[in-house]
Amino acid sequence: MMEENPAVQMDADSSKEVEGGTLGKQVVVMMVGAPGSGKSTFCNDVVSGGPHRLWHRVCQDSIANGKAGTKLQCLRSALDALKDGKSVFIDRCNLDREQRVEFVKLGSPQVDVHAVVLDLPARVCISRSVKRTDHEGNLQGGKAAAVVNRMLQKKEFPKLNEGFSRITFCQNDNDVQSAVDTYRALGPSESLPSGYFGQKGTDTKVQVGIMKFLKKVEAPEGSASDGVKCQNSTSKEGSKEKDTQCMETETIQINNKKAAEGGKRGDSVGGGISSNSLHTLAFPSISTADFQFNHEKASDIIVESIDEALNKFKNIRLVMVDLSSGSRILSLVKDKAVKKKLDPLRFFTFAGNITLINTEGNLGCTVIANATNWRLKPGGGGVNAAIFNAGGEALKLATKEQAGTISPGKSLVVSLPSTSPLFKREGITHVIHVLGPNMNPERPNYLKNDYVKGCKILCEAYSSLFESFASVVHAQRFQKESCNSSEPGSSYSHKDHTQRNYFDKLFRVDPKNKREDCLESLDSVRNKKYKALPLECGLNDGRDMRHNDFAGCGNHGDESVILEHNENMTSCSDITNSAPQGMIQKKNKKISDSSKKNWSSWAQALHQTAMNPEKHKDDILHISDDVVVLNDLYPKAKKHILILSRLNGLDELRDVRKEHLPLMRKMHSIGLEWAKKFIIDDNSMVFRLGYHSVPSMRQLHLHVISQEFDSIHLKNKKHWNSFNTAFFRDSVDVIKEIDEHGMAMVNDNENLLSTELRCHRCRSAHPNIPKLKFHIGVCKVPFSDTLLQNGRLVSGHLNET
DNA sequence: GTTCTAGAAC
DNA sequence: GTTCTAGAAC
Repeated sequence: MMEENPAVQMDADSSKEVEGGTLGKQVVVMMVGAPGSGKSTFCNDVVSGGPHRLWHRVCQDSIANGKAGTKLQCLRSALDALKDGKSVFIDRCNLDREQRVEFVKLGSPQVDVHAVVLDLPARVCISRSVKRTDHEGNLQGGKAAAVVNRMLQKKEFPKLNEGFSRITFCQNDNDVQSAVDTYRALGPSESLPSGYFGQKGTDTKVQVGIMKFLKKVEAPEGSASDGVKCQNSTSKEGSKEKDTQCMETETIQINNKKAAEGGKRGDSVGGGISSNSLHTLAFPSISTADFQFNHEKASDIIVESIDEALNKFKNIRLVMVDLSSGSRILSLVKDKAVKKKLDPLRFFTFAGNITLINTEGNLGCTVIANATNWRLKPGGGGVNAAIFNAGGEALKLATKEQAGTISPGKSLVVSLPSTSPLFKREGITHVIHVLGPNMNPERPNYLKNDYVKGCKILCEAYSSLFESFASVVHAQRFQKESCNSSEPGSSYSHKDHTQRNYFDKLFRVDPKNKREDCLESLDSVRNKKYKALPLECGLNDGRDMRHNDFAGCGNHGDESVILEHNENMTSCSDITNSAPQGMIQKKNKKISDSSKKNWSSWAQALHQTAMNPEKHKDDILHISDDVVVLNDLYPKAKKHILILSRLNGLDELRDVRKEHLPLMRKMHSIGLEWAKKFIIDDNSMVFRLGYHSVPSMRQLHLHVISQEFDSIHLKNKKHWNSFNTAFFRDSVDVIKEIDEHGMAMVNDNENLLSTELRCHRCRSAHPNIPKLKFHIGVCKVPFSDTLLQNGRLVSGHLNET
């Protein structure tokens, strides 16, 4: 006979209030948390919250007639309660796997085992423990701090592969309240969806940000894959233990399958997942509809590609969507995924409308893929028409801005404007267009039944799609971390979150400005701090003319200096008539500046080289009468050379006038030749040619720099921003401006060099240089259209005219 | 431009 | 305690 304890009594009271009805699946909820984290309060709050379900709280601290008992007593008590049809809270610390393992075994086909992790800051737990005077376990007063600290050092977060079907992480009071509400509302015939919910903190002492990048600390997603590992077990653990784990994993997968199926019915599958752990991509089958690709072959490729992607990117979940549940390709993929033992937590199929993926499917998805046509145009029926239609004019325009066409096997990420109905209704932030191989003779690029080529292209298409998705996720996670890290206790909804990412991207908010700024309007952000930043939103390359500075007039002190310098130029007022607004502003601002810069001794090195190249022959790649070509002493990329003018007195961009146009063109053409040479050696290289608005070294020099920015010399914000903000003036633009206005704009606002670090491809913001460098090493998002236009970028695949 | 380093941030 | 930034010195 089990011991009487207050918890049981409490159940008896609450059970009286339970209304009749068939009992559904029971649940064992294992509380995980340090003393003082609020486990007992949590249980009591749920139990006292309503008549929805019969609960029994097992509290080890009071199980023996109000005193602390043993684990065995707790197990017995829990078993008895389950036999009585009750659900059970295991109210003990359960901080490591060993403490939990016996309780997990309480699970069965009729009993789900959940964990609720109260991962509150240690200081909060200690403070509560120290203050309380009535703790059941007598852990209070001064000794509490030492105990809590010791326990937290050993803590080990629960994972699904321990046998839990659902794990909820709570990091603050809001999370706790939300979890309490969830369990309070859980009716006797209802089940909660499986998976990880809420955000897991770190259970190590390492810096989370860095470790996430190094993939050494995986958030829950890592644990999800543990289940797969278990099936192919190479575990060093004993065989008995191994068997148990595998069996339990299987149970979880069954549970999750049910959860996934539940999604089709509109249950909240993945609602929690979307909030923080797994990022979901919904995608249609590519090429199997209008492009008539063989379904058998396609399904093999799809399953292979998914397997590869899930192994490569640990934090993603993929959902293949087709309108009809009778879809042949969906069935084929579903069967093959099972055979391939793809983790059902991370891949499943969904029969429904991809444009209603969240409102109908409730999949918590922020990115969808579109099987598009080569013109990236709406129409053609099928999923392409449906997605373009649902995305509205905003999607069409955003796509058009990115590219005019797309090649088979490639994908294109489009950031969805907030005006798009897909964004507003579904919370979709990105659409990834993909073009697959075409086997339909009536459509362009018909492959004439060449399945060798077709399969290759289809593989490439899926691979490109999943890579692009991973890049988007990566960018979003950084933005999320930026916002989260500024206010650890904060929590916000999925919708807030996606909007925040979007706004952050849109408004280029400095991570330093913290959360509240993330949602400020464009005007207020701009007026407050970034008055001088370029206005262009989204994929900004800092080219917006409205805030650029046309510094030529003021730089030399007054107008007479300019007139003396450039006889072709009539006057500054003439320039202002045709120059953009920003140019005029700068002219006025700079008019009182000192006339000539004093260059430090170290800043004279290039000047010396230009004047006496023969003395520096070892460092020089090429010498002519006009220019010297040399490697940058501290290259900021794999290839970084300087085309140095030899004209004495021409120190920097703001000195350049119309008379220098032939020289500027020559420098550009020599730079281009060198870039092409490098590209012949390495076809993957992309180059950009341009000038620093305000160079550190005297003597006009053109940078020719490869765009992977892989260099140990790229060390700080100034280095990055000098090549990746409007501070960097593309040679093609400079030449055009000189041709049209007689001088080139310089963007010498010092904010440009200290502005937030953003990826030059996807525009994601990064908190520091190491993180940015990691990101740019993996980001595969195509360069923005602005960069791709007018030959600003030079590569083996582009025209550099 | 880089190096060095104090101190902020994590 | 370690990582990272930013300012001073050169």
